[in-house]
Parts: sequence; structure tokens; C-alpha cells
Amino acid sequence: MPKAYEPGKVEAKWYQFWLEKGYFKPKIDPEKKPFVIIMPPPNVTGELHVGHALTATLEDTITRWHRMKGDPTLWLPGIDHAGIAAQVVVEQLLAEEGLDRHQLGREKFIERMKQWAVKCRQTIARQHQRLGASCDWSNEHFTLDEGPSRAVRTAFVRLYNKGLIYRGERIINWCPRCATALSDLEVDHKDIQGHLYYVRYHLAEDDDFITVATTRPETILGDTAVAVNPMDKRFKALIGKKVILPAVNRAIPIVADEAVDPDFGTGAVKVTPAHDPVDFEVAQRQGLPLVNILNPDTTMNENAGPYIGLDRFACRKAILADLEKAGLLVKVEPYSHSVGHCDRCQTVIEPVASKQWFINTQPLAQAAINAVLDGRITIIPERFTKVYLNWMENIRDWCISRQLWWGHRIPVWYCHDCGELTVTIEEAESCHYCGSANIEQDPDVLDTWFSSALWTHSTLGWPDDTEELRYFYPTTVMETGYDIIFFWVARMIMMGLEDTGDIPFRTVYLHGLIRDEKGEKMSKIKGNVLNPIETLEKYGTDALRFALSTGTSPGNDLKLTTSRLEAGRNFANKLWNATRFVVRSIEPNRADVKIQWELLPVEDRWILSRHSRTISSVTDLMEDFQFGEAQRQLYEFLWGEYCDWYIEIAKVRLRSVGEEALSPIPVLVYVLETSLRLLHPYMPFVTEELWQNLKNRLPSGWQKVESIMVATYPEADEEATDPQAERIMEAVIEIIHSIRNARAQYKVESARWIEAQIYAGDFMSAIAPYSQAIQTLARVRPVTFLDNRREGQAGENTLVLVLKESEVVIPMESMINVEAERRRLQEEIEQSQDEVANLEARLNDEAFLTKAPAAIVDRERSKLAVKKDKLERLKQQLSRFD
RNA sequence: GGGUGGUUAGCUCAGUUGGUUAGAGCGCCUGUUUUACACACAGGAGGUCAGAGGUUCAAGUCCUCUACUACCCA
Repeated sequence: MPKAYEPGKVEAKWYQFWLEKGYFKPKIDPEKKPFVIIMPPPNVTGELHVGHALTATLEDTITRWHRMKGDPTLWLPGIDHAGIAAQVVVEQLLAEEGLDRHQLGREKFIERMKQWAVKCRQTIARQHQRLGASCDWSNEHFTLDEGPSRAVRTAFVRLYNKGLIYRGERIINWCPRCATALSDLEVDHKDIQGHLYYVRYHLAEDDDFITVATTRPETILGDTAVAVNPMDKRFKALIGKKVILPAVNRAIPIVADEAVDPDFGTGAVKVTPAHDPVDFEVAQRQGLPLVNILNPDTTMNENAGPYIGLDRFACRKAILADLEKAGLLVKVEPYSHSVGHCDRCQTVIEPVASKQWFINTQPLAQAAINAVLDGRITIIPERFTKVYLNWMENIRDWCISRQLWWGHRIPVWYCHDCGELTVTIEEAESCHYCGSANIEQDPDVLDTWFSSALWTHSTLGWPDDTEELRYFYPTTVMETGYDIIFFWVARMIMMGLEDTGDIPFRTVYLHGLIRDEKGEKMSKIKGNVLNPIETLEKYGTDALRFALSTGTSPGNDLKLTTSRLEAGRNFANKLWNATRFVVRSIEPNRADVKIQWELLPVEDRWILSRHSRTISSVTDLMEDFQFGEAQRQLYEFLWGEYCDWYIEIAKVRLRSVGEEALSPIPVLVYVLETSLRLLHPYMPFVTEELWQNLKNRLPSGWQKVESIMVATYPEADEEATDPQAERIMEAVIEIIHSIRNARAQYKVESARWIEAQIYAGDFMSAIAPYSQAIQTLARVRPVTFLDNRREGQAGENTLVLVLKESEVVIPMESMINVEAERRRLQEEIEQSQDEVANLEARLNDEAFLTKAPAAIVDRERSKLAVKKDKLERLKQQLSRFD
């Protein structure tokens, strides 16, 4: 084995091995309950980013763990066609060739999109494989594949037939750059420092006027009324009269509507029903007409009179200039208001009345609310439950039609003869009402999230009653980022329940977002994105996975820094070298790894006890979705206990040749091998490589399976916990620490041997076997054990280290610094006194004694006894210097 | 306007039924080529857990308020 772990040399080999063995594919076993994760499908927009790496890491960890536990485990990968986002990417590619999609035509454009998607799928799959993703590639799905597409059409038709999908003219969010309608979720609201313009409208019949305030003066051209609050006395006399719109000289009425806030502006507002959601509702109530003034590219249309052809912002300037000239612009105030922006391209959204397809979501939301309220679905972390419920309870209809080419075509045909709609799953040949063949399919496609909402069941075969659907649905965990809780999770719950009658998953696990070193969200525009592939090539996949999942908590954002990546790489290397040590210690012909449980020395019983506790704790944490903490504990155990202490003490035993000491190798191997299995879900590559290295050097019957991936997940052995062994080892470690500390304090050269005497009272016989270990690890020789406490004489050049259950005496020849020693002891005494005082106060408190649990009181009592004893001994030592 | 999170060591963060002297990684200081590992080892410094009040025998942890900060929804 080389001196350092070289991840690049082994990762591809093991992935290929797992793949060839078919480990990723679940075996359906009707006797067992399966474990299922459906992967959130990445977009076919290019490559995976580090957020996908986090998703893949967490899902792979959960998946590998369940697979090792013996559950039939399905992790189903997939790819999303990503309507707008992907279309924009390919349109940009076309633009480089000097083409646009209209020149190409719909069919040829779709062909180009498909080619692009195929390429993208391959890239993404390869990237997932480099991350170690153990998903079932034979079950990979694409949202535009025939199965999911038929599911989309089926769901659409069913909802349409139930009256839950309808077509209607509503105010929608129009992105002029993407040239499509968007749902409310796809709009970012940003506070913009704009202006409030006060504009005077003359009355038609007399010389009077009314002043309205607006942030968008260009919409004056589309006004069809002025509205005031019916309770507002100022305008009572004007209601029912007409005003003349400036610029276009149209007469419009003054109406009374309760929606008007008398405190806004002048109390009179202009009503532009085709370009504002609130005004749209006013118009519905008041029976006002809609005047649309915009073309789809947001230039002004023929309704804009003299401003026809101008862009919306140019029009605003022009109309303001004209109003000013006409003396109709009364005043302009700075005004901060919220403006919608397209979340894809950040273009200012235009609210506009448009005929689109919608889902009436309220009836679906109720079932989705119940599923969470009654506990059938659990959301982790819990705080997102409230976020989810709040959104569901205030849900609004979902605009699902998009004016794009890339996506699921809406399964609706319009009849040119009878005007009826044919809504069918299969391609319509003729009108279902009049039989005419003169029909035309709706040109639009569906919101990508519509197909995503069906993903948990459409991938398993729905609407067909497949074996997979019956066995794997409902799935177990939905793991994804909290940023798509509404986009995806909430809608999946609604549609899963609607289509199948059952929840789509039992647990929603939401992870945080990854930020750069400065804490900023990663984005291509900022150029601060970390490429996961470059990162794993530099540090190793396991290091990347470690950095992404260790010491993090669910739902919290995390900064990915090079120091985290280095920590992961170092840990992998530490494991590598620990294994290298163990492997080198195994003698080829004496590779007996059977543990002789009844003969084990204390350090073996100690590490086995700590090991067992670690397994139990790690398992509990994983059951509770606390993967970051579980991994941290594994790290602490392997590095801080196994490597730092157990291996070091084992070396002493291995070196004592000729003596009849029990070999530490069986326990070294056992603890290491079990820990590798425990760690495998987190760091699959290094654990497999090391596990195989061990396997190669041990007798052929040592492990039945061919890969750590399919070995069983360790279970804690309660029998192994050994408090007495832990207590003894703690004392030994404390002795070694104290000597090392004293050496450093007195600047003893590291190579020099010093003498030490140890008094350990009742513990002596337990600690005595560690004489050799203490010698080696603290560099003290000779070590003698004292039968009686050495009280020390004044003027003596000895250092006495007072420990919890023992004392260490170090003759320092003439090196003792009396003042420093006195100070050290005084400080220790002060600290000790504080602790004793605190404990005494607590134990004298009647309330504590009666109200605290007995176990806590007992613990405090024994703590006090130990501290008091130590304090007395410290005082005696100090008296030497008086 | 409504909601949620964060505020813990110089930096980045853990700390999950309230119960030892609050932890880690990185950084910093001192020392070490001790044959698994310098991607390491040994030792050390560094914290009134944002502030105030409350509940409790006991609060980083529960409650209330305040400040700053980030995000979500309207």
C-alpha cells in the first residue's frame, strides 16, 4: 500500500465493480418492506453543480445504509426536461449559429432539443457515477419519456374531467424575454425604488378634474375606469360621472369599489383591468371592459394610440413628457414598491390578462394539508411544516400553460367547426363532439413542474397498475433542498394523493443550500460556482462527500470551504494509514483473527466498549436523520480513540516479541473492519478499497460477501460495553497526558527519558499492566508503582501530578521551579475549590435533592467525593512549598 | 405587512426528550523526521453561548421582549 491514499486510482475501479455486480438494482421481496428514494431529477441544462452533489451524497448515504441493512432498496435516478431553462440554453446555441427556433420550425427545433438532452443525460449520469451514486441505472427515467408523458396526459385529462383544470382569461405573469406565461412561484418580488406619479384626469361634462396616483403611467392607455372607495366622502359627488383619459381621449366612468384604499395616493385610483390583478377583480365586479395595450414583446399595441410600437419603458417616458406638457402631471414622489421579476432571467414581469390553462388547486390542497397534519407525512426539519401548511392554506390557482415548444404538449384539440374542445390522453384524430377532422392541438406545453409533480408515481409505471408501483409506492423518503418545497414537494403531495389516493412519500428531508466561502449563493453569473467534478478530482470523492455532510444539520445552509475539503481528504488518508498499519502488522501465516473474548486485556475491552457505544449512537442518529452528527462521531471515534490510543497501545504489544502477550491483531482488525462498514455509506470508495485490502490479507472464509457495499450494517453489541475497562483506560490516558504536559511545561527535550513513579491506590493492579505503554507513550523510564502515596518533602525536587484517581511523581533533579510549581498548584486548587463549592451548594439544596432524579443526585455525590479527595491531595502537595 | 432561521473560540460551524468543567475543523503559539500517517504526532492559548427579563432544583438548550442579519411569503 502506498504511503498516502490516492483516490483517483481506485474510485473508477470500484464503481465499475459495483455496477457489474448489479448491486444497485433492488430485488423485489414481497416479505420485506422496501426502502425507496426517487431522485429529484436534475435539469438537462448542462452539468451538475455542487448542490446536486449534496443531494447525491445524502441520498446515496441513506440508500447505502438501507441496502446494507438488508432492505430491498431502490434509488431511482431521473432527468428533467426543464422547459424554459433548457429551451433557453439551446436557443443560445442556435443563436451562435445565427439561427432562431422560428427559422428552424417546431419539429426541427424539438429534434435539436432531443439531441441536446441525450448528451446532457450522459454527462449527468457520468457525473453522478463519479460521486459514487448507487442508484439503479436500469431504472433511469426522463420526464419526456413515453411513460411519464402518458402519465402527464392522463393526469391532465382526469383533472379536466373533474373540472379541476380549466381554461380562462386571468391576469398572469408574462415574461417578455421568455415570451411565456409563468406561475406565481416563478416570479421573484423585489423592492424597487420607483416613483409615484400624480396625474390629473378631466371630467367629461364639466371643468372639474380628479387626480389619480400610479407607479406605471404607461398603463393609463389601458384604463377603463377610475375607482374610489364608496365610503370616501371626498368623491361621493363624482361617482357615476365620466373622465377623459389623457393621451387617448377615451371617456371612462368613475366607479365605487371597496378594494380602493382611501389612504393611497389621492384616494382615487385608475383601473387597468388587463394589466393588474387587483384591477382585474375590480373590473369583474363592476362589469368593466378589458383593454390590453401590450404586444407579447411588451411593445405598445394598437390600443395605445399615438404610442403604438414603443417599448413599455420608452412609452412611460414619452407619456410622462406629454402629460407634463399638457399640465396634467401634478407631482412626482419617490416611491418604493414591489416589482415582479422572472426568476429565470430577471426581466421585469408584466401582469397581463391572458387566456391560459389553470389548475383549481384548493380541492387538492385540502388532502395535502391533511396528510401532513395527521402525520402520514413527516417533514424534517420540522419547522418547514408550518411553511408548507401556510402556503397550502393560502394556495392560488396554478397557471400551467407555457408558450414554449420544449415540454409536454397540452392534450387539448380545438375544433374549427363546432368550437368544442377534445381533451384526450391519446392523440385526437377528430373532434369528439362533431367528428370533424378540422381540429388543431393547443400549441402550448405544460409547466415542467406539472410533470415533476407526478414524478414519484409516473416513474413507477402509473397510470398502469405495475408490480413496481404496487411494491415501491408510497416511497420512503423525499430528499431535496428546502428551496423547492412549494415548486415540487407540495405539488407532489397534491398530485400523488390525487392520482393514486396515497401519499407519495412518508418523510420529506430538506437540506440547506450551499454557499461559497463568503456565504453567498453560488451562481454562474457571479462565477463562484464550485464544479463538483474538479473538486473531487482534487480532493477525492469521499473528501467531497465528507465536506458536504459532516457537522451539518438538516435544513441549514452550509459554506463549502477548502478547509472542509482538506479535513475530508485528511480523514480518508488517516483511515488509509491506520489500515496500512493493521495490514502490515498481519503476519501472512499467522493471520488468525478470531477474538478470544475471555482473554482480552483491558485496552481491548475498552476499545470494543467504545466501539459498541459508537455503533449504537451512530445508528440512533441515522434513524433520526442526523447524518452530520453521526459522521462526526465516527470521525471522533476512529481518529481520537482508535488511532490515537488503541493503535498506539497495540504497537507496544506487537513489539513485545518473545513475551506471551495476546496478539492485538484480532481486535485491531475487528474494530477497523466494523468501523469501515459503519462509515461506508458516507465514504464509499475509501472504505471499499481498505476493506478489500484487509480481505486480501485474511483467510478466505473471513468475509462471505464480495464487497463492503453488500456486507451487513453493524449492530451494537450491548455485551461489549464495559464501564470498568473504560474507567481504567481513562486513568491510563490521564496519566500519560499529565506526564506529557509536565514534560512540555518543563521543556524536557522530546528525546529524553525521565523517571516516573505512579500511585494508583486500588487501581494499581489494573494500571500496572500499562507500565510499558506509559513508558513508550509518555517517554518515561523507569516507571515504578508506589504502594503508598508519596506525600513529598519540602525542598524536594519532585513534581507531583495530582490526578482524578492517581498521582504521578516525577523527580526533576534540580529543575523544579518552585515559584512556578506553587502557582500551578494554587491555580489547580482554586479551580478545584470552585468545583467543590458548586457541587456542595447543589447537594445542600433541598430543592435539588427532592426534585432532581435520583440518578443525577447520585452522580453529583460521587463527583463531589472524587473532587474533594483530589482537592485534599492538591493542598498537601502545596504545603510542601510552605 | 406576515413568517422562518441565524447570532456559540480569531474564522467556519456542531451541540435533538434541559443535567459533568460548552466541542470540532481551520487558523494561532511551542516542540517533534517517535519505521501507519508532516494529508502526521505531542503540548498549549483562546468562549459572561447577541442583549434583557422569565420558567425551573438546574438553561447554549424552554418562554417573552429587544437588537442585528439572512431568507421565505404577500
